[in-house]
Amino acid sequence: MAPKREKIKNESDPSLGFGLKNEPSEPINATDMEKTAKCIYWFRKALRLHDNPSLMHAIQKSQYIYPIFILDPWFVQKAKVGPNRWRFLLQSLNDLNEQLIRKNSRLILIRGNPSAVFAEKIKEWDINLICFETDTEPYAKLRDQEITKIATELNVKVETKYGHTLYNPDYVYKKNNEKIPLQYQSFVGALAKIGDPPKPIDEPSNVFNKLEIDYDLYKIPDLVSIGIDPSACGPLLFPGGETEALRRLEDKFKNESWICSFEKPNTSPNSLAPSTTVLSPYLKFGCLSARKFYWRLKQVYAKRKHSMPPVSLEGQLLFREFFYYVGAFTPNFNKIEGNPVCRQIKWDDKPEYVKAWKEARTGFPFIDAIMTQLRTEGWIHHLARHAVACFLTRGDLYCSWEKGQEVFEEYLLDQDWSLNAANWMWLSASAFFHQYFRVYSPIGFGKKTDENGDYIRKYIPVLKTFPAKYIFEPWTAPLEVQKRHNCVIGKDYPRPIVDHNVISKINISRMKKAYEESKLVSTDDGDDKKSRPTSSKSTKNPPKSEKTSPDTRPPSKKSKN
DNA sequence: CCAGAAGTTGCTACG
DNA sequence: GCGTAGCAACTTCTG
Repeated sequence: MAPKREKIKNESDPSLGFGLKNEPSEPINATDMEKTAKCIYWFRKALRLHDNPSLMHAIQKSQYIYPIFILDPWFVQKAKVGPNRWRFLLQSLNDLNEQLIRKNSRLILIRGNPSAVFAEKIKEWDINLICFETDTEPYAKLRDQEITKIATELNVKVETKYGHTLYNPDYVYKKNNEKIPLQYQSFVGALAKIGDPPKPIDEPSNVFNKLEIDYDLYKIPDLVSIGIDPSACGPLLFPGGETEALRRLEDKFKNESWICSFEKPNTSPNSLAPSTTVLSPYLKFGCLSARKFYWRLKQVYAKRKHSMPPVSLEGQLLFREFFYYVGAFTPNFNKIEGNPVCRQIKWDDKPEYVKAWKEARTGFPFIDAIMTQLRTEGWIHHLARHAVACFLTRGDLYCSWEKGQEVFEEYLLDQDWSLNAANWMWLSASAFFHQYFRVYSPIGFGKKTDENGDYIRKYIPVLKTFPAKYIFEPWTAPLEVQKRHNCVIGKDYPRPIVDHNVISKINISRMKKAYEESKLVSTDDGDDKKSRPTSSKSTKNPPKSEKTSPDTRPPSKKSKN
């Protein structure tokens, strides 16, 4: 059963192809490819068969393919991954295994440190080729360098393809004269000059040659065996896996007028059912190819009038692209210190604030409802992320965005290194966005799309019967109303942690000061003009105004809406 | 180099 | 109910 040759379809513009400049760049040409290799194909992201260039490459070069996924015990113990995302990952792996079984293959799940795994398996399986998809995240780059070194020492080739984003970031970097725009529009403009991203390729049509291995040794674990209590998971709203990803994609595309009229700012952060696609977790793990989504959109756009970036669905994919791009070329992108695009702001260190925010005890029902949905379900609307991120940082609590980033990292199904960091910098007005005086109201913002507070009722049951008039600011309800609805503020539900109307004004002036100070540092710096908002040195000279501790006491009853 | 425009989606008061 | 001005005024990018 010799596998049939694969041919890459739709590779219209070779210059846009999947090849990287540091690897064999000849276009894939199946006719003169000798399929002699014994290859480990290493799944990390891209947990899919469709539009998987690096997997396709492996297939074209190899006689035998060992499709592996490595579960690093260190990662299992140390990583900030909540139960819901573990469940999503394991489901995705199980689905991937099902897809491979269709191809006469199976997923080989190995528990161990990647270096040790490769050192062992290269010899055990007599491997002479390793293929995987490139990854732009710093920890992944280091890991992959190490594996490449080990492989090279053992005379094993390593061949990779990009595949996680629409465009190859290295290619865009070169075409854009190594410039890294910090505004969405200029990035989109740069892409427009480059042209369309590659079209997706089909899943492999052949079946894999049978391996002589004992699959019982390489089973996908369940939650319990990696130390996760399944009862800690929330309701299963978004099952993991490629099958579900493609089903969900097509389900959304059934309503073409919805697809074409999509405008992100007009979707609701607090509807009871998601008002957006919720394809983000599938994009994050690569269960869904971004190019597949993109070209599916283009197909529908071609037929009718449609919304445009930045608000359209295409615009959302381009934001993902933008943040991946900046993240790939910016040192310390997920940190304040040493991050050249991040404004150096001295946030307050108030662990009790961060804790209250994380545990949905801020006393603002809209904020607490969002944080509850986040913790229990693993997904919240983008604008809901705006509201709680602004609240934690520049709007109300003036805590570091790094703390919020950690919490999102733990809870979000779609937690994505570049996107999480970029969005936190955006919302805290540390990068990309600078109009710090535009502050979301933790009371008013949610009212616009949920007048009755049904979202709050769902996620904060203690307020279930509270009158709509008071539900966004229950501390303003007369005591007898609170009693009648069995929710006395300060007893059954917390008092608000700050007086938003007071603190938000104080924080705007603190932000103004922080901006002025970071401006000073960068002009000091002489020729360091490239790294705009300051260097990390600014931590050295804390301004004396630093500890002006603003009044953060809870408001009295007269706070208005 | 400089001026002006634009920037994914704020809030409140007011007509 | 909706559009708009005022709020105080930021940075990046373009021409």
